[in-house]
Amino acid sequence: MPEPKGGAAAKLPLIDRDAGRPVFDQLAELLRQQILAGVYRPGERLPSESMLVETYQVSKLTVRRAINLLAAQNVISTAQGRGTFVKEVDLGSASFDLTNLKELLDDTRTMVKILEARFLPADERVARKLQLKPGQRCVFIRRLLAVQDQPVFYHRGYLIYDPTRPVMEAEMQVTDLKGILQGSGSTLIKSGDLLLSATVLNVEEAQTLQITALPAAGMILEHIFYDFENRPVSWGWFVCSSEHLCLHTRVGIEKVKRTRDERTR
Amino acid sequence: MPEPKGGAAAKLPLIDRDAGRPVFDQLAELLRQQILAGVYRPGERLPSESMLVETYQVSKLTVRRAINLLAAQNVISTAQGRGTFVKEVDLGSASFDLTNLKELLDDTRTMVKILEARFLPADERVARKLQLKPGQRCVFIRRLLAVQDQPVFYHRGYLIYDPTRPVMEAEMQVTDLKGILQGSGSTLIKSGDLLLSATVLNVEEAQTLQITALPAAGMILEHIFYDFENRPVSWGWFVCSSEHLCLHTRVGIEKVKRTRDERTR
DNA sequence: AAGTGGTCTAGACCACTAT
DNA sequence: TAGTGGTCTAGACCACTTT
Repeated sequence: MPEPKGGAAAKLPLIDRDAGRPVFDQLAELLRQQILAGVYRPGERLPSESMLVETYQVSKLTVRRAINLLAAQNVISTAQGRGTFVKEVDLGSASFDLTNLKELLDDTRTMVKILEARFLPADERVARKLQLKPGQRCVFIRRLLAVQDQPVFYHRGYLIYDPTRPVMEAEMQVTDLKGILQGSGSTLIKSGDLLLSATVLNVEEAQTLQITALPAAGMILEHIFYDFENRPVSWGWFVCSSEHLCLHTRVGIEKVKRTRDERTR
Repeated sequence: MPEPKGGAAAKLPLIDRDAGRPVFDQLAELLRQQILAGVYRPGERLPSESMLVETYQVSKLTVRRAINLLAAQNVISTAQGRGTFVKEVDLGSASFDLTNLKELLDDTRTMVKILEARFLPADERVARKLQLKPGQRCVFIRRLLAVQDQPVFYHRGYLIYDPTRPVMEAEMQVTDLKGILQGSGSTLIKSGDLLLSATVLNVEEAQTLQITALPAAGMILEHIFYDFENRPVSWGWFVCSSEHLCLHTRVGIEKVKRTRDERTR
């Protein structure tokens, strides 16, 4: 019985078991299309899992994977005992990522120029951030990221410098901006705290970024990385003009969505 | 044979089948703890799925759910035919959400004050954004979000006003800021585009937000919402001082993580 | 060829919600 | 009580990578 059993019209697009694509993925896409087309409206209930099992002739687990996929993408939500519902669009569920920044660093034309690198006794602020004693030696680095000689990001950072700690190797990697951003960070880093905020560029920043129209707004991305003993390894921040870092995202139902959640089951 | 079969020491914490918590969730947590403790280091391979099945005496699917859970949280990554690996911390995978903003609106002390609301012929810019003809009538609203009389967010927005379109009901909801942010947005909205950027507050913004130290930096959250015909319904933006919106996030391995991916299978 | 992750099934059982 | 989502199993098969 190759035909779907579901009542009403049977003109629904169906699952192609021979397509390279997993069945749960196809099913999720079919459901998304229907939501997108307004077949199921925000707030409305989707067919129950057992209905979908019958309609598309797949196992319950496969249906659940499809549903969980859409739930993870914030398209639907489930409620035990009640059903599965199409979510209403909400601004609060939005999340922004740093793809802009990543693309910039993936760009082969992007150059990292070291403006300054030297040892420095930690001042009160640095000592606090890196959990050092004031006056203790650390490394200070200033760098500029430029695309075709156009400065885009100005980065300043402090690294711990402690011969008794096994971060010597890590330092070189932490020092490598591309490494940090592209995922080949140090294996000695356990986690990192990031802070994104707005600022008015100061004179040094504006000059370094070659911005003349003042006052100018900028974005700051501050970061602290920690090792496996939860000790800070580095503290630093990126600054750029507001034109160069503008986070974009979309809420609600999208056509295609290829996130890491795709593989989610 | 209630004991784990795995070789070496058997002092591992085990799965409690009678705990209220799902087994896959417990297993994910056990693995995360071990990664956190440095048992498996970034870049290293985790035990294979079949090993985990033996060690913890659970089914393969349960192991996979645990692994997929951690993969969705960017803690590990899988490679078919090769194995499962602990991810290195990378800044590029960070994503920021608007929890600050949500909390602000959830706060019962937060008041929304309408400063102005009137019909307006669309100027060139508004017409473009809302896909109207220049001069066409739309609604303009200025609002202020304040916590205990302290202004925090200044919002300006334009709404389409077309009696032939069924957004009359929606307008009232779109008008309701809390609705938009908390998820009870209009059922007529299909999606929304969001843009987050930095700016230097202009005089009007600074005055409205009662900021006297100038120039002051601010964050702008711009939004356009679309209906199911992909037509823009509203366009607007939130402005706040940089102190009131500072996005924070964490990369790498965390202690606990309760995201929507929790229910992911 | 052996080991790895990836997909799918059929069926069991549970917890919750409506009625 | 009936229907819903949520968890788990045991086993089959596949695709990919390594040796």
